[in-house]
Amino acid sequence: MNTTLDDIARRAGVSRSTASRVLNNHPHVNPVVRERVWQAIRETNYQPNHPARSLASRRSQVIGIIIPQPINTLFADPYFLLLIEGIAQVCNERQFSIVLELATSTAENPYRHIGRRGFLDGAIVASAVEDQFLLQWLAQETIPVVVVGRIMALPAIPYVDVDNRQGAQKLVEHLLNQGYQRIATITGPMNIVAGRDRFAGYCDALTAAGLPVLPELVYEGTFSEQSGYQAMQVLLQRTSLPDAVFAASDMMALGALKAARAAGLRIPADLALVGFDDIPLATAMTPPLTTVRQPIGELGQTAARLLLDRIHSDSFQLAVQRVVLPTELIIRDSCRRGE
Amino acid sequence: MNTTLDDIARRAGVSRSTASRVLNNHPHVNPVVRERVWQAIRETNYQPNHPARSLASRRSQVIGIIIPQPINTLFADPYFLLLIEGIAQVCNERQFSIVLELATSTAENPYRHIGRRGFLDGAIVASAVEDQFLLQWLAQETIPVVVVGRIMALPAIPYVDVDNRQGAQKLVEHLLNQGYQRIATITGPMNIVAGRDRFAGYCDALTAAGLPVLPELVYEGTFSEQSGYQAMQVLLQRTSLPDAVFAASDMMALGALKAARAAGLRIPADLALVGFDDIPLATAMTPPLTTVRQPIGELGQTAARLLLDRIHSDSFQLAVQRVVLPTELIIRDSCRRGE
DNA sequence: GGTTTAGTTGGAAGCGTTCCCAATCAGTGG
DNA sequence: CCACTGATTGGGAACGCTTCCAACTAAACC
Repeated sequence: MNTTLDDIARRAGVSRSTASRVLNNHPHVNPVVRERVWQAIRETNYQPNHPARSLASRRSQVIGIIIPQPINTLFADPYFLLLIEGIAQVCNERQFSIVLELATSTAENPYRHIGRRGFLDGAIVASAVEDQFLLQWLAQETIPVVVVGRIMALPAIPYVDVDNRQGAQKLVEHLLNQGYQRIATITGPMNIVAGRDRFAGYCDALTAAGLPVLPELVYEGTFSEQSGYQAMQVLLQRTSLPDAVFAASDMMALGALKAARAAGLRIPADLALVGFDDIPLATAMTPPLTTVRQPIGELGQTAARLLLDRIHSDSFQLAVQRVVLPTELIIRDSCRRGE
Repeated sequence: MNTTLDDIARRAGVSRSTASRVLNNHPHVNPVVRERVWQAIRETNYQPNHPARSLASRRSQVIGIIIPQPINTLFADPYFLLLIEGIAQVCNERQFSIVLELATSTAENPYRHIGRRGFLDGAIVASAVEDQFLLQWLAQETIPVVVVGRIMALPAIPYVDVDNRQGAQKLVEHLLNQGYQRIATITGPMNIVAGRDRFAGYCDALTAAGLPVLPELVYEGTFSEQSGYQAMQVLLQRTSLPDAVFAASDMMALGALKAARAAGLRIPADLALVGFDDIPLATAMTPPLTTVRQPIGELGQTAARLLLDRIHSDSFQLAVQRVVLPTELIIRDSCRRGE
């Protein structure tokens, strides 16, 4: 019932081989014949059969995007969507399709679909969560992989990352320049590189200014709004109050803002507050949030390009590539002195 | 190099047919043999070849999610992500993979990948944008499709939708009960059913209260923050001011809020403002936004179930199913009288 | 005019599964 | 003891394409 390449060949009066050559834009086909085949294709509205194609050619023109954490926690923020869009732009240009591999909360082994041999030509791991399943899969996988964010345990894997450390450092330096002295931080999870790096940047800035990193001013969060709320509550109960708080994600900054408000503090009059990510919500908050912008779309595009090049060059001999993109400090009202 | 089913069969001392039967859980296999085959599979860490499988069986265990609008406009809100998560939950349970079909701004024909024959067992259209390409594709496609939101032009396609009309009606009724008289609305795009339905609900509520629908209180937006800003500017320049504004999306409500602020109005003291969607940002706004919550995750789950059932029953004879999920009115401070 | 060369074509062997069909085997009832 | 049933197994033909290889053609060279 479905037209096959044989039908096309018959209709155009050529062999299947020639029809295939036309379809795949191979050279060495008589222009007249080529046009005849194209006409047959148009007339029949022929579409090549994908499984047959990938079975025969051993490539699928499909890449996977692996999002290795249950969405609920981080999903409220548009990070992944923007990342995916960046990837999709490049994939659309190069005729690749995208398979989404979400670790939903209900899945016992989230990377099941990826196991399908011959299904994917490559994969992008969308965030550097270092869980067991994932590491194991990455270590034994045979298709090219690019990670967004670094995975320390696997130095041999190419990655694209944002300069979290420098971004955080610039941000805290800005606070110091504004005259803040006791700067607290609500960190991201320490099992994620981004969490560690942003904390490192915080330390860098303090150290460079000759200030100590005080444990009582540090609290580990999970990047979620809720954990920001909680963290702020804890920080406010400690012996002496901070005059500024650096939350390692905008969502945590939002939670922190609510907690501070609930405790009767005014931002920024009583307490400065800054975040990281520059999600759209950052402009919507009152006061608008000072934060660090990541080039998320660009991150996705770069990851996709790296991956597709790797697939195309179809060799693992390529040097492991690493790209670190710069961040941008976005100054708004939430750390304005004396307002 | 890669283990094949033949290797498994040889290793277990059976024929390929039997190995295949074990793999696919067919009945009529001796339990002893079955265990022997499983053992071979475990030992070799065998994974079936996906293209070969779908070529032979004529099904792929893959569905597509089509997002038919460039992301930039709406992407700042987590709607799609939550929808996708709902779909993914059901797909994970039933061992289906998800292919994402994003209409990026750079793609001339966004539905190219979908054309691959045999690649998808079915598709979910994630929003009822009625553009030409999509309608054409839907009309001629041979795989089962479910639409999230209705497409009026194609009554034969099953859909899952949210009761936008009733939701908007309840919301506007609430405003009326609060004593607001001149209620303006910033509508969604009128080429989207959700836009039309929310406007219809607005009209329903006014009409039921014996009030006219005044053209000077209606302005068409695009669901985006920017268009909300613009719309509010226009509304505020008209002869007599509204005492309440119903924006058909939370993002537009945010834009409207900023415009109203810029014009020196206080919300809700001078002007009540309500939205639609209940995105996380709604709670983060000052004041928190009264809005209508859609069960987005449930929407996705239902769409996926409908689709997979349709695929499984592998017939188009099934009655076209339609599901309309209720919304929930979320009352917050942005329409509190006299504050 | 014969030989080389490059461009063009067809034939056929896979690619790794599924699944129909026939064959075998054990158990049952007459 | 034999035909009969049903559970179990193997053989082999698809599934629709890519791609290697060999063959053929026509132009170009000596």
